[in-house]
Amino acid sequence: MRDRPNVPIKPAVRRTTLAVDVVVLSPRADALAVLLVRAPVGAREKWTLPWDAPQPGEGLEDAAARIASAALGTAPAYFEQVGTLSDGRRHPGEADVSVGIAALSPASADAPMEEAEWFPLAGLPALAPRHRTVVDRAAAVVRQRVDQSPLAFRLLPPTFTLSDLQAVYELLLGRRLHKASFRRALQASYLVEPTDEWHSEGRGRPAQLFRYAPRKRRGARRGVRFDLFTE
Amino acid sequence: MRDRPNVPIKPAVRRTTLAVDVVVLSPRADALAVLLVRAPVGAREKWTLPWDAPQPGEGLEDAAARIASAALGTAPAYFEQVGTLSDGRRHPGEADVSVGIAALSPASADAPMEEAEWFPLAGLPALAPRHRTVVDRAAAVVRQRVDQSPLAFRLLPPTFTLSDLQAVYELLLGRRLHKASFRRALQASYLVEPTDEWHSEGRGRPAQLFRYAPRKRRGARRGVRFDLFTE
DNA sequence: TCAATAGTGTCTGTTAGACATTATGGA
DNA sequence: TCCATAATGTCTAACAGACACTATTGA
Repeated sequence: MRDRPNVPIKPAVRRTTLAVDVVVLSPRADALAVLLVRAPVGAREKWTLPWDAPQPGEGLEDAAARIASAALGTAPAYFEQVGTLSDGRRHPGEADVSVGIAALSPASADAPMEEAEWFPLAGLPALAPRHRTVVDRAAAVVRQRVDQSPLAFRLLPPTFTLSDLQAVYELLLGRRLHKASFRRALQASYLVEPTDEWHSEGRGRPAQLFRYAPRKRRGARRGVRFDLFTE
Repeated sequence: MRDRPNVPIKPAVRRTTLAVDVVVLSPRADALAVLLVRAPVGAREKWTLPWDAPQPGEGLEDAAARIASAALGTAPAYFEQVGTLSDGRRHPGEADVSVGIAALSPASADAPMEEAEWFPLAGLPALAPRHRTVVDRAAAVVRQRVDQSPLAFRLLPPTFTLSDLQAVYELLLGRRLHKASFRRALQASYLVEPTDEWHSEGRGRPAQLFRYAPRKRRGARRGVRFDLFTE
């Protein structure tokens, strides 16, 4: 241990305004979609992310669940922070710090409330700059985590076909996957188990339904993956 | 587009107090270490994470740089948010929302200021519960990102031996790596380039020094890696 | 029967990990 | 010389991706 100072650090807290911005993501019409709500921005109404300030005593994830539920009609299955922004208040009544939270909602979830609507990620209307940033970060975080965390299962109903699962992975990763390799890797992962049910969707052979049921498994491969670096 | 509601959502902002907690990480004595400072906690002095409220107009990362510099004497090379906590104010003068930020400082950085000290992650003194959480999250985030982002190079001086680099990876991953495989993967990644210098450290053959110099490279492998799931 | 989708077996090129070997310094 | 560390070559088992094939439904 070293000498103690005689000028201890004693920071002072400062008042600020806080908002929680929620990016509810769900696969809709073969694209990853974001839930937006109609809300007044200045004098007019525009589409914006659902947001609100946390209530006293309410945690950030609790606030996100409440905010998402108000737009979706039901609570999403999964929440994850995607970053806190402090770009300063631009207009009176706006917050100067906002916590961005991504939420995942299965494709089977009910239609949104009347004042809300799904928009594909690639075709969003104009958003406030901060909301645009939060959406981009949410998409990036979800895409980055998809093969390190079982996120994909939060975008599917409790039972699903392996083709459904692969389609979600392809949505999140933004590229096609090889069917046989995908199933081999999935088999080795012990993440799903088959059910007794089959799903028939018009033409073609019916597909067996699976459920998410992670189990113990042998040690994963160990190598360092430099090749995932993006920069 | 659907019917517009006649009860638009208009959330109200609310005043809150904000803190930035900084976890400066650096490899020290063959372990990943955290920088702590002496600061008053209630009536006594304890070791705590460096923290402060952001100043008016100051961004969160700017605040983290200022806070870390005050304890370290120099600014860390890299910052990354690890989560925002809102577990409620427990004592007067404490913040009720805190943004946790991890900072990486190379092993070669100068000794910390007098009121600060490095502690190995495994041997930290008792911290406030919120600070303990932030430290754990910082360690988890850094360990998770190490093979998706060139974090390891932020923990090394500008030039380093491949054994140094491997040691940092082993610290972050918490396991030993195979030397030949490590170098093969590194070679294929085009992340480093050799310099003309060699480093001799007592016994043994001198090692060539390398520097971080990422370049273009062929497409990365494409498979889905279910086996990295932790849950 | 054809079309469409589900699901599987086999081959091959690539690579992680193991092992062995050489290289080069200090004691 | 011995020891310690650096650096590299070779072998093998495992695996990703490609391809081909069978299976099962509706039209």
